[in-house]
This record gives sequence, structure tokens and C-alpha cells, in this order.
Amino acid sequence: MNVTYERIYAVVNRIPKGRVATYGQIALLAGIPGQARRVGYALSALTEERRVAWHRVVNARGEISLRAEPGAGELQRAMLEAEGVVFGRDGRIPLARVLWQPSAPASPRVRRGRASRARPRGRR
DNA sequence: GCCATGACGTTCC
DNA sequence: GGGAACGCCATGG
Repeated sequence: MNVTYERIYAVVNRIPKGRVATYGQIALLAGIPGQARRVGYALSALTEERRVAWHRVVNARGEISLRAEPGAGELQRAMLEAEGVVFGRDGRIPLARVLWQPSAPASPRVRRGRASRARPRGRR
């Protein structure tokens, strides 16, 4: 297993209870900024032995990313709700309130709206 | 070794 | 605000 994967899992495990983090955020903290896709892949290859809090990882929209496993979305939502994470009417999570902020000493309004803009590219 | 796909993200129209 | 396009990378065929 790659060290990157381990680091990703470690970052995910650092998410405090009752909070969620986005894939991009995790990728950033894991040392692979902009590669959220790899994070998703790492989580897909996740096993129960790892015991990673994968349910605290959501996409940038605050929604639960569905995967191959049927019913996993419901499970994830149930686990999050059990931890105190609130869900909006449309099934989304208000990231402004429950988004994990690794370095939020006293100003919770550090990043509002988007998760980050590490790559201001975007040619089209 | 090339091609297609995927638990995603960001920017532009 | 919604949709489309491009990116980056690992994995499997």
C-alpha cells in the first residue's frame, strides 16, 4: 500500500466527530492538493480493517457521494446524523457549519463557500 | 503499454 | 444557479 493512501486514511481519521471534510480538503492535507480523485479512489479501496471514518468525507457540495455499494449512502447519512451532523431538506449538509476546519483557532469564518482554490487554472 | 473509468474539484458560459 | 469541459492519477482491461 502506498504511503499516500496511509496518509489519506490518517487525515480522514483526524476529522473530529460531528464534522465532515471534503475530498479536496483531504487531498490537500494529505499532501496531494488538487487530486481529490485519488482520495476517492483510496477510499474505494478501503477495507474494514482500516477502520477509517470514511463516512465523514463528502464532496464539495456537501452531498454524500454514492459508490458501488447499494445502501451505503443511507448508512453514511445515519452515521453522520448519529454524530450530530445536520442534514438539509434536500439531503445536503450545510458545510458552513459542519465543515472540518483543521486550523481554525478562533475565527470560524475563515473559508466560506468553496472549500479552496488551490489551483486557479480553468482553461476551457 | 495504451485506453477507459472513477467515493471529485474548479472554472467558464 | 445549472450544465459542460478540463484536470490529475491510480487501477484494470
